[in-house]
Amino acid sequence: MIKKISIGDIAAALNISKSTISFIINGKAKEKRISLALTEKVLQYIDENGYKPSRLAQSLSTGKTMIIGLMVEKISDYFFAQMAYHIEEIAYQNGYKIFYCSTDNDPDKTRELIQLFRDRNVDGYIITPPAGMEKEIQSLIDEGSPVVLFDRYYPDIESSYVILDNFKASYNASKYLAEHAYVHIAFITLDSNQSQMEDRKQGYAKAMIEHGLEVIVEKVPYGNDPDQTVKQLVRFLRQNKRVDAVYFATNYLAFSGVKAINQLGYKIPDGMGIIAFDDHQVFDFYEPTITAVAQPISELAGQSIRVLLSLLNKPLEERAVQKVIVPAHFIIRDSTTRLL
Amino acid sequence: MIKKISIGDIAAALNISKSTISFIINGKAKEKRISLALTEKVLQYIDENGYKPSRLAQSLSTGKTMIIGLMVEKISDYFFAQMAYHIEEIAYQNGYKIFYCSTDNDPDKTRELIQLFRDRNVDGYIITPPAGMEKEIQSLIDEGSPVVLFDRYYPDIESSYVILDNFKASYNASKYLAEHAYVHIAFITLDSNQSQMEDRKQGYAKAMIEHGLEVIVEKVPYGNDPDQTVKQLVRFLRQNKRVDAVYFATNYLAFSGVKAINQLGYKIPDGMGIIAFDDHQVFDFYEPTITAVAQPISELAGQSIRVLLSLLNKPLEERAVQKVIVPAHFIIRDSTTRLL
DNA sequence: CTGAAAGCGCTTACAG
DNA sequence: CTGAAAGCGCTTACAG
Repeated sequence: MIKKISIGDIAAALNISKSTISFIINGKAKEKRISLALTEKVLQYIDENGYKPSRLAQSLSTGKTMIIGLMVEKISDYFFAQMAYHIEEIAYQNGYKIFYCSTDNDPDKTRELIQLFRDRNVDGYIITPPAGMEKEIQSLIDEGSPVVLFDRYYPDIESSYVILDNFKASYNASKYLAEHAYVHIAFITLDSNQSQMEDRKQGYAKAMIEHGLEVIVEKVPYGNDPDQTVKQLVRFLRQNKRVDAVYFATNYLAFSGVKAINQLGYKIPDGMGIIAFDDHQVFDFYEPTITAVAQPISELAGQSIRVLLSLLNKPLEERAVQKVIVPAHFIIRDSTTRLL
Repeated sequence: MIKKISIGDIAAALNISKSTISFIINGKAKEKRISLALTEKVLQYIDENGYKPSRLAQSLSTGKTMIIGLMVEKISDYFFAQMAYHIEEIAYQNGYKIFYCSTDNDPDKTRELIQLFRDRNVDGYIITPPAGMEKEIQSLIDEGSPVVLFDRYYPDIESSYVILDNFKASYNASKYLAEHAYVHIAFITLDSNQSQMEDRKQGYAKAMIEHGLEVIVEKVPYGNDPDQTVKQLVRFLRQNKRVDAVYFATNYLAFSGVKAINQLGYKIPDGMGIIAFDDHQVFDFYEPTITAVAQPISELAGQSIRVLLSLLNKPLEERAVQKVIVPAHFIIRDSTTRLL
């Protein structure tokens, strides 16, 4: 067990004060007009003895931890994992470390996690909030913590956020189906009133109405077992035989949906057109490949962390709310080309 | 900005000493023989004023952060994400918080991350180490930090670890192919000498030799672009037309492999048998479903954190190295039933 | 140019 | 039964 060396040890060894060392470590040697000779000497000592200042003590003293709390819905989702990856990279470049966790869209768990981050004194938050966390988010903001909402937001709260243009992306995807010979287009979504899901539905509905097509929406319970979802969708498609295209609001709904379609023996894309929201590597792997709405992850991530950093760098009174809406990419593959 | 209340504020308000409050908070009221009346009064005050002790100050004082550093290869992989989930749960129950990060199997990144965790004073480590990190792991152990290696280990280091019985699992899977009418069985693996990959190869080789079959191994560079992998495997299968079954050492190799097989027009399972190591939801989604070796994630996770907790709870001199080897599950699906 | 001292918010051995 | 005091390892206003 190697005893870690502290600033006091250096002070004793070099026979100078802790203040001087602290200034040198923090690059304030010039500002404090410390002689070059002393500066060099201290730096060399530090280097030779492998001194690392204690973060803990620094944080206690400065009130800053240089830690950002990142709360996503599910860190194992490709989308969120990539987000975390990109956010982390930029955070590091700015001297911040990221702590991440998954809310699983569970309000209780989220509350606990927020408390946990608070306890750990994170300097700022990037959060994909479950529905109904308005109060907690508001109180975070009220405490003076910089907060950036991500992927979804609360219309009733004045907070910064970075989201995808879900409405437009969804509208475009739905329109594409309508313009490619599909005439009974169903929208399969989650039973959730989160903003991003609502926007996707509205986009779909608008496209249907514009093309004089029927609006057919089927809702699957959130957190459903995939097998249950397959069953529900088989039932749905059996009861709605006229449906000739299905647009899924999430990628995992599409997984279950494709299974259901296969069970019923419909052929993609001819018997049934398919689009999924939120691209996934498997869509390119499956046969036929599946058309999808892709989220520009690195841009979403970059915007989120940059907004947070700008809040972090400003005193409370200068912080302005920033709202960023990023457009999606539409990737056309084989699941939407109907042979006429 | 709400000013947080400190133990000193309570002491002043209640006109008692900080020590007394500290003892009460830490459940040592009885032990320190503090009157029930005072205890109640303090607890009530804390409750009413929402006091939370500063973790930072506690850590600085005790030298413990109650944080476990979890370093996995890639947190977005289903396997590692699930691991993290289970580990976190048990850690929480024991008062520990988890910080996780991904090594991406990159030695330089791993070195940085270890340094980061050290800087943040984590109390213990669970690590899936990239190849060649022996020195860093050893120095962690030498410093007196509890360390549990996971998923793979270093034969030359005396450290605790929890791993899958890769050899046996791989042997069984290979044997299954050999016993189900496949006669030219190729093993597709990564160009990596990590222990788990090595064990999988040895298990395969043993089964082949026992059945008098040819050992055919193809290595794909680690971190290869999937499209590149597909090309390599198409080339490999073209040059090895006799191959009638392929056993993939990881699930993502199987993704590329199936694409290659499809491109060549072979039919699974009749023209080509398939097994993948490390189960994936997609294997059950694909048609035909794909036989796989599944890792019992919750058991692996449970063992890892339990071993770490037992180290954490013991003084340095009482810590014994613990080595745990967990058996795999073999899931037979449709990709391995050859019609004769 | 450099240092002594107070303070961040806890814990804990010691004293009574 | 309870408190005064030192200490964890830093930072920073103040003094000279």
